[in-house]
Amino acid sequence: MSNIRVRFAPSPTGKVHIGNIRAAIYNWLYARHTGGRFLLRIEDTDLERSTPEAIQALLECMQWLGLDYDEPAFYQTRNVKRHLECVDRLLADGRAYKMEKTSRDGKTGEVVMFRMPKEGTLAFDDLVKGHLEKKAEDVPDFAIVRSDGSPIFHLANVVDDIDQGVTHVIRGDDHVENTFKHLELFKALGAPPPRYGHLSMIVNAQGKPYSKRDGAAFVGEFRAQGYLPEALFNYLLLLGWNPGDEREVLSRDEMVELFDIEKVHVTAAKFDIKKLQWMNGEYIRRAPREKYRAELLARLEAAGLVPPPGFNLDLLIDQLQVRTKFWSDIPGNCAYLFTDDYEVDPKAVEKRLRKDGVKETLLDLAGRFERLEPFTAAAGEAMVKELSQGGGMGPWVHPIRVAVSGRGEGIGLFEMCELLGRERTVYRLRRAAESL
RNA sequence: GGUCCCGUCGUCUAACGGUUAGGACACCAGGUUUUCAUCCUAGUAACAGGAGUUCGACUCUCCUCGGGACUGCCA
Repeated sequence: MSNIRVRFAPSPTGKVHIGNIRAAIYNWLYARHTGGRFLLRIEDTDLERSTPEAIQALLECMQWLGLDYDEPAFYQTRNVKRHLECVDRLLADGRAYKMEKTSRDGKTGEVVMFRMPKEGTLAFDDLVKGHLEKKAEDVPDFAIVRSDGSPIFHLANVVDDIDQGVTHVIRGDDHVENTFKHLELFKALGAPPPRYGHLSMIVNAQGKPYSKRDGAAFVGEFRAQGYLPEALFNYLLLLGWNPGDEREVLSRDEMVELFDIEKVHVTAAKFDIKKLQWMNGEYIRRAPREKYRAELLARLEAAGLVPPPGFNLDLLIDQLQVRTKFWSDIPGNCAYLFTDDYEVDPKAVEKRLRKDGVKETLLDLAGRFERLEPFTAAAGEAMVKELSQGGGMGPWVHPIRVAVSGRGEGIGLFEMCELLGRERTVYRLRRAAESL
């Protein structure tokens, strides 16, 4: 147990951006690695966007990724009184002053400004970027209270960090420059400053900040598309950090054990959806059978598909798990097993069925399947092997596949027939033959 | 414009100042397979450029070029 305290301080705007959640992941990992505490602060001062629904969405997002926090959530709006008390103190100490000012949108009023040093250097050692310094003259005074009396981000953020006892601030790169201001605020308020670590941004193929225009940018979208939280977590972690050896797929325990904020990269990382997809597949393939089974059943049920009594679920799992890229692919990839109302790929029909002799082949096969004993994958394969006489099973296998499943690819053909059952297999072979 | 930060395969990255510059994704070729996947094997592909320091530079220094962040009564 250490006395390290880190925090994730999002503004609940309804959707959680991947760049933002990566900051949460790094904070969480840092806390877990050091035996410190991971805190949540909801910066809900934007009253228009900070709805209860938005906060709920944020919490669900964190729960989905397994980002548990150690103290009740801290709401920024509940600390406004403290913010303003601190302003009074700064005013009394001469570190702040009131001033008439015109804002960008043309409003004029009296704001409270914080007084920055006018000479010397401002410096700090960033946990990821190293030593940073600036001439004091390059950092001007800045507003801390609006003309309507409400506290501004810089002030609220610092006061809340003091009140929450935050020792390490791990946040986005866009706050680097603010840090020189924040450090002065800590000093002026007589509080020990935290250490800071700034994370580079996640960028798109053009090197610009990754946004919704570049594809899925919010955690909820990845969830909806069937990504596993573990895969997204793992991928985001690797975007700017590595364990120091060649491992890439890491368990949560390994991540906690190996994570080191000082080894996080300074450079911006491009988001590579292909690698995330690969990683998602890895996680699905490595998933325990029971987990896969549960997800399979849930997905089928949600799609209105029900395995009949006696259905060999284990055989299906054997066949399907290794072919599943996304949870959401499951229903589409096996609907034909449970309903006669499934999608048919016209290209596959054209390629495999609309050929001379296929109709006769299918009718012949229907008869053979009708008599096949036992009706198993192994027996079916033996039967077709005999028909092909060592010349390749293609001419039989391809038409059967399209006839019984409506598609050109999928799980092993004979397993497919076994799962379908004799009745359905024979029926579909005949139905396909008649349609030709 | 100003201040600050950054620069290894297409992408994420590894490399005590001494390596044939390694791995992963993607791509490509082959093998396995009835298809699609999986799996196995092989391959293409990078130190932004230029000076300097050094016996020796991806690694240290400087310059150039390129990219980014910030420059609000947003956060």
